[in-house]
Amino acid sequence: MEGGGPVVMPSRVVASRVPAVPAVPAVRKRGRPTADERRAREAQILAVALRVFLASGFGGATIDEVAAVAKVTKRTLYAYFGDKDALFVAMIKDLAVGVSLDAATDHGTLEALAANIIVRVHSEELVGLHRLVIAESVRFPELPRILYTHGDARHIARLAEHIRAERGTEHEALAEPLFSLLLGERHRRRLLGLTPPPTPAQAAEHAEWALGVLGLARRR
Amino acid sequence: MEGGGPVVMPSRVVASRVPAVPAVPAVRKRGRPTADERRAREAQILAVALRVFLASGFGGATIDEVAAVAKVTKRTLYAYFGDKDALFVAMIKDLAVGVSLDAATDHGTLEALAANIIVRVHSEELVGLHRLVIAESVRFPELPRILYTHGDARHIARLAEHIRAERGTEHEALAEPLFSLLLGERHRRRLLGLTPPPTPAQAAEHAEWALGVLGLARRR
DNA sequence: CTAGAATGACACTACATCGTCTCATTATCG
DNA sequence: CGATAATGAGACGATGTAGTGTCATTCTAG
Repeated sequence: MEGGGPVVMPSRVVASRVPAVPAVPAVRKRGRPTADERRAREAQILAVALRVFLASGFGGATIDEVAAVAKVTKRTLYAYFGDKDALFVAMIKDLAVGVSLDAATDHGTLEALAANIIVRVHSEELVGLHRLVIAESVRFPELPRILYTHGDARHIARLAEHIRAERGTEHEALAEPLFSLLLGERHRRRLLGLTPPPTPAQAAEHAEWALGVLGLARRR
Repeated sequence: MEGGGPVVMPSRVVASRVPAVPAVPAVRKRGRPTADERRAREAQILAVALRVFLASGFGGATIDEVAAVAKVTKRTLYAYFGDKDALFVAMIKDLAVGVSLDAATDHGTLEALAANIIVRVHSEELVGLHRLVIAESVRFPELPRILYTHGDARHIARLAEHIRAERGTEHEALAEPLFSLLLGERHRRRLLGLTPPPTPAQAAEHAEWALGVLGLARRR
């Protein structure tokens, strides 16, 4: 547990929903920008790139579209990120870090954590990210590890912490199978686009069930 | 070597990253083929397409490479399958059916079946197929359902049959969570290319463990 | 206030690749 | 034994897109 993690600039506005990016000031002015403007523009490009890549995949997405939606010219985009590959990698890394930060903000019982994890891993954002990384794992072999380290691994670690604190050290090893049970077939179907994400109520119910199956139900 | 005639540099050397093309009878003869030859050629194209698509993904794979490796001309390939999309869909469907047939040939105890399933779902072929379908699920929305129906769904159904026959009807509902536990985090990591497939011994051991966790160990 | 950094606008090059077309050739089928 | 279907060979057109060059313009930095 790297307790004091690196200070990450919260420049990225977590695009909770994909539909639109109206939160962008659409400032298309010329001339040399201030340092703040530059950071904002970079974050904006990354957010738009996420949307476009999620919608069309790496191959289907075009730089022109990213530039157009982000309200910058290709010239600027290339000045910031070099090329399409670098933009893609930067976008994935940025998002993975954001996911990691999100995951670090939970508190509560093991039951609540479990339900929370179920909801999170089924979210449009994480599922889409997973699909993208799987699809391009041949071209970008470093991305799967980044995603896993910041995603599943953190979830499992947090489950382990709670199990140890609330159920005893001897059950800590159940964190990983618990995670598998929490996701279950539903998540596999979700990755394939066959099932919608569960409601919070469904997630809570499933979490209770999974904890019961593994002998981790409250009060023992 | 190329002393006399005009040295024509091949505009692009087909980068066959495709591993070991199966002994393809390089019989590249002209003329009208017999019905058997036609069927064989079609199967050959599908087999080659699988390897090429697995190696490069849908976007990365080129028709030229498929045609070259399959030892047919693009002309023939298009005559058989119409276009790249149709070839891709035909290839996936063909493979899914094959997978389904494989899954129908198991017999033995629940323990053996479980271990067998673990090995199978971690195989290069199925993992690659999964990646392809996930990657192109936006472009080809019908493929995920085909894959799931012929893959996971059959595995779960077979587990349910064995549970009912060997453990009693009351435990049949555990087939799905059992499947999730059998795959576990290892399969998620495998999909991301982070872990090699398990050995048969590891699979058997993990199967025993999973059955035990769910109270499905032999002789309850 | 000045220098020059950064950008918009956008034409333009380079290149890959899908899918078609032409022609000669071969073998099957009626 | 023709008529013709099917193929090999490979050029070719059409299309899309990554990435660059150029020039004027705007505005920060110092």
